[in-house]
Amino acid sequence: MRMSAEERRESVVRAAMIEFARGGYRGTSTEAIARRVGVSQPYLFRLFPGKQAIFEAAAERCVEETWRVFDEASAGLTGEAAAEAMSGAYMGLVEDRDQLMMQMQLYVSVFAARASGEEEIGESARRLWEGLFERVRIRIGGDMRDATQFFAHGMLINTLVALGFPPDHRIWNGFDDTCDKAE
Amino acid sequence: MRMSAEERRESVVRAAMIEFARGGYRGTSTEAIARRVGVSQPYLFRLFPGKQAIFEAAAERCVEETWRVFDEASAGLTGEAAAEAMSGAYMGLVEDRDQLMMQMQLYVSVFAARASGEEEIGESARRLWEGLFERVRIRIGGDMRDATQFFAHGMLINTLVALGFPPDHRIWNGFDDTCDKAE
DNA sequence: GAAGATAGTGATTGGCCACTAACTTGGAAG
DNA sequence: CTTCCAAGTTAGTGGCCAATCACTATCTTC
Repeated sequence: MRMSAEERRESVVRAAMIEFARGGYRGTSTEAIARRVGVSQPYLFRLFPGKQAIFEAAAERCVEETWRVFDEASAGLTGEAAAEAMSGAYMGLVEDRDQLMMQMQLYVSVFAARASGEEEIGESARRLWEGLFERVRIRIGGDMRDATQFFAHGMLINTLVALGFPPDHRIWNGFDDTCDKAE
Repeated sequence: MRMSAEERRESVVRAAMIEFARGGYRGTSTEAIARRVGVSQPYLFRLFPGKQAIFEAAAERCVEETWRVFDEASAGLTGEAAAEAMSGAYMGLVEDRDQLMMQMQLYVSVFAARASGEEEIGESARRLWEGLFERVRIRIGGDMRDATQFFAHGMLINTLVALGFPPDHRIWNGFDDTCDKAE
């Protein structure tokens, strides 16, 4: 039950990823996060300075986690083979949709923050994203257009998952062999 | 000043698109929408049964509007030419980011609704999306993979706009000639 | 086993917000 | 000019939620 503050923070971040993924920043109460952690709501404010800080930690973790998935899937591979391995790994994430949705929540939250004047949070999010993009780009061979293509398909997958298209729906057919340029 | 209920509803929908785009569903108060319309907040509830209904109207309008942009841009064209025309038109939307962001807000809101048990809203959103997808697919020649590609790039554009990458950032370079398959 | 530190809780509060009810204003038709 | 309806407002309510404060429990160290 009782654990160190660092361990608690860790479980808060994990719980926050799930709750924020489903409810968004405004739609998630700190109460809900605390309940998932199994701890009282006020205690969250001992571990983090505020709700915003919890969200930021979850967002950063989400991007790290995504790279970890890509990295493991494509270990030792390069170019086309790496791209295919990572695509497959990303499709696997469709199962636990929370990871994908946390990404989208990050994007719209950044926009909301920017719309109300807070630009610093946008800068750090762009750094995170660009870092992921660059690592992927290098891994698949360095071509800018290939990397763009890769991320574009990822973003479409996020959207289809958000809308809840079932895996056997015809809308998913367009992904078949989409990485093959040779006919 | 004074106008018919129907005209008012119209201006509410337009104001709602902007406000929801920037704040999301939970992050937008009916107060903010009313202020933008130039009308008292309680009056919104005469024009619409509730906040949810306003959001749905704005979401539907957003998808219609997107097709209108595509349709006008590609009038009389087909295949590759139509795809290029529509891509260009979509890039034009990057300027008034509200349209793009309203789309993303729709996606995450649908997911949130589904996560809390309301599936009907997901069904109608999927119908809207699929309708748009199909119309675009037909217009660019009917190929499923081309349509997937087209929408994938659209979703990536949405993301980059949300994160606020400036138009001259190198991250946008990957879009150059991305529609050309012939080298 | 006392003392200090660290993990954690219960009660509360002030502010915001969706929504309601009751009332007022404008304008068109007879 | 008056009557009547649709357009619109002011005032209010109940619920939710982030954050605070004062407190308790448990571990560690000597």
